[in-house]
Amino acid sequence: MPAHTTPADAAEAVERQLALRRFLLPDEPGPPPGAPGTVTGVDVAYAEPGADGAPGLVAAAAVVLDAADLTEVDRAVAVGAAPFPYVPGLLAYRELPAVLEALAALDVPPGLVVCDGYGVAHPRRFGLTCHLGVLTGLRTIGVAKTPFRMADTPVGPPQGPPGPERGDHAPLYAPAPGSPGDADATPEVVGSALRTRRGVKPVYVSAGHRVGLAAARAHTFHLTRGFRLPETTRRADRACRDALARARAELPTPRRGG
DNA sequence: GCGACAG
DNA sequence: ATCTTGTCGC
Repeated sequence: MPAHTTPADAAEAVERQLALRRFLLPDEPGPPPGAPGTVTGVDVAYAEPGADGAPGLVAAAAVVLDAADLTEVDRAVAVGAAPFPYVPGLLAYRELPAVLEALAALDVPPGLVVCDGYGVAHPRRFGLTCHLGVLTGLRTIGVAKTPFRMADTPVGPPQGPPGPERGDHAPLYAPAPGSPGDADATPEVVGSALRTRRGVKPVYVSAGHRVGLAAARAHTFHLTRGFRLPETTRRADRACRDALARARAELPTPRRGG
């Protein structure tokens, strides 16, 4: 049984985010990048509802790597009907049920969880990365592939993109909470645009549960050796796509009249 | 009122 | 996210 249920609508989903975020824990010293332990990537793949009546599906994967050498230690997947529509800012309700199921099926402790999406760089400072952390108690960081309107809008000092070299990064600002439209409010840094490969588009890193921005960035840097995205994310992405493909193969097109 | 908007 | 052809580079 899931420790939570799906909200009836967007308004209820937002209320729940505001209630849950009180439990978000701040940065704490954890194993540094590469230290003995595990690091887990989670990701989700979708199948649109078929015009023939096939249900919308969501497939999640959790892939555990040895934090020291990034070799795979364990993995699990979960497939189910999409429980919530895609609404920017409310992704957690669409993706987390399946992710929680996959994480629960692992045989080893996940360690640090690397999410595909945002953490505190979110309209209400509670992206799916924070949500997952609060629900599970695990340390989480968010690494997104594209900018989020609320996250990268330079509200304060003009802010350009990060430098061209691997490791270069630039702050992601968000309006200070509680003062919408207040030009005097000091924008706060909610994440980093991090260049993980020379001359390649940056990724967007933000803190989740029990991990600060600096540590989130350090871990992301460590996990991106030869590619733009963390090895955890790449593995999880492949795994959930495969799981989705297998699920579709077993659920043929429904036949009329039976 | 319209646009923008993680995955 | 997913749908898709061709193309550039190691």
